[in-house]
Amino acid sequence: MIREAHPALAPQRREKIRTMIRDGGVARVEDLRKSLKVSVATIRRDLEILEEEGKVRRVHGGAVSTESRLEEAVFENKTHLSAPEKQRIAEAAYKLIEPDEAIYLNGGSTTLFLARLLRERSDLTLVTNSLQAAIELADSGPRVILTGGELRRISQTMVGPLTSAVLEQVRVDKAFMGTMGMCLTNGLTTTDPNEAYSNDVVSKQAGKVILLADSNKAEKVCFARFGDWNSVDLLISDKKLPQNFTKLLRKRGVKVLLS
Amino acid sequence: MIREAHPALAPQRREKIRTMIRDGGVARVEDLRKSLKVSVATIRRDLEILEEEGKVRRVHGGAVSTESRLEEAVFENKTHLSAPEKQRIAEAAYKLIEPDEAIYLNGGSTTLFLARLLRERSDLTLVTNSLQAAIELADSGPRVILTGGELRRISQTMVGPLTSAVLEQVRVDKAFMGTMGMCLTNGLTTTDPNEAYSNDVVSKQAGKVILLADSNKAEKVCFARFGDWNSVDLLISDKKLPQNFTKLLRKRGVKVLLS
DNA sequence: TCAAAAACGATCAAAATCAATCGCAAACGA
DNA sequence: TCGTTTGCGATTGATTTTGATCGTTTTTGA
Repeated sequence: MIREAHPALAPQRREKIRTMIRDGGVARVEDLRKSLKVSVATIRRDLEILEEEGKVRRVHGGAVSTESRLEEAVFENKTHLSAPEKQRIAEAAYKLIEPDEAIYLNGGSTTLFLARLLRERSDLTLVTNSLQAAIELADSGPRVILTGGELRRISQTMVGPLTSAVLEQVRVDKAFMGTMGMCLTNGLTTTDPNEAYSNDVVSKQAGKVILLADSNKAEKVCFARFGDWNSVDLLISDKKLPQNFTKLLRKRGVKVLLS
Repeated sequence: MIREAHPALAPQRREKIRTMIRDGGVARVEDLRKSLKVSVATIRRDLEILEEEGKVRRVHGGAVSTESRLEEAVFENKTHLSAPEKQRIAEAAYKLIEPDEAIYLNGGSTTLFLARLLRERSDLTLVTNSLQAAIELADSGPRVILTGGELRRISQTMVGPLTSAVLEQVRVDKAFMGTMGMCLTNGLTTTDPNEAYSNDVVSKQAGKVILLADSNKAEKVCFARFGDWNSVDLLISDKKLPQNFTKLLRKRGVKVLLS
């Protein structure tokens, strides 16, 4: 076996793979093999590692960047996942909205269901960082105020420090927040720190924080933490939520509504 | 069976199908097969997947878009008015954009044409108050930063005092501004004071202000005034612009480019 | 209404890709 | 120096993707 004179160290190689995939949005195993001059087995092993680290997503024939559009938006993908539960959760949330209120919706598929229910409610004021929700209500419905900020493609939301510039100037009666993970010990988490930051700011500006999360989210933990259970006034979930989870939450002073 | 030397990865191919269908509104299986150089079976399988994901709707012979309905409906009327002129103006504007720049686009159909040209330019940073532009670039292209603010339904833009919260924290190299009316004596005007306010703020934050306006806008006056000719560095218009108008503008120090 | 043409879905085989396993060589620590 | 660990390449059988074929369904036009 003839090895390259100065083979790149494994981490270097993996870093190169990562940037190649990020820049191109996609790379095939064969191309990576040729440009890095190693065997396909090595490329595959590297991709496996990178995937575990969440830096790329493997597909048949290569890998795609987790930041590119090719990585199907988690969000769009999951819209259909347990859609009936999400619909019911949204309907339960809708009933809590009183006339002329100002409310906030963050990104996520559950809150999008709620947004759809607001089409006839021209009495409300809606603040949101969700591009999809804004599109949904672009023609009719509540007065819509967008938070602004950097567009995060995967979730189609506006996130980051710039959002707080707008958020600090408004106040909402109720904030309906979707989340990626909710865990009794680790609190509320989502995948992106910027997303978490925006959620955090809202939690502080809202009269009441109402968490919308189907039972799949229970005990899930993601990367970036936001808020905690103390800041949540009410959780709306579905009947599949583990009884124990409900019980412990109530003990901690969080109301729980199962739709 | 002879396979393509470097076939695109499946997600790439599906993404291409998706955008083709979104842009054209519809696509036939046969057309997709020809432009992607795969068999109809593959196209059908892809369409099946895309349909499950809710991105297209299959019909006999091909598929239609589920995503572009709003875009078309709201903007169709205005967009098609002197569309060729607007397209050329946008292309002329595009040529002025240099690598890695930060640019601003306000609402309006001309700027929307420009936004469409930016899909491949991931080097840029785009700041905009146009919901349509954001939708156009929601999947790929520049880094997108939305100004936030109240959504004005008629124009599908974010306007009002809240926009300045974000705008004051960013700075753009070039601001490409559409306008409703431009008049030598009354300056630049638009229909809504809030819209005008946002335009005003941007004009002050931008390195260069480049006005995009087809000749129909000449000597039109609307209700709300913003900026004035002194703040405009360049006007891009079409050849139907009255010669006198051009001449007087140049005399006042505004460069004029007729595409 | 009927028949031809087009499009479709199901099925199968070829090709590409993948995962698992082995052995080799260099690096490492005692 | 010797045994161990680590990273890599090669091989092989399994899996996935793709293209072709064929019978069925839908559309179209007389």
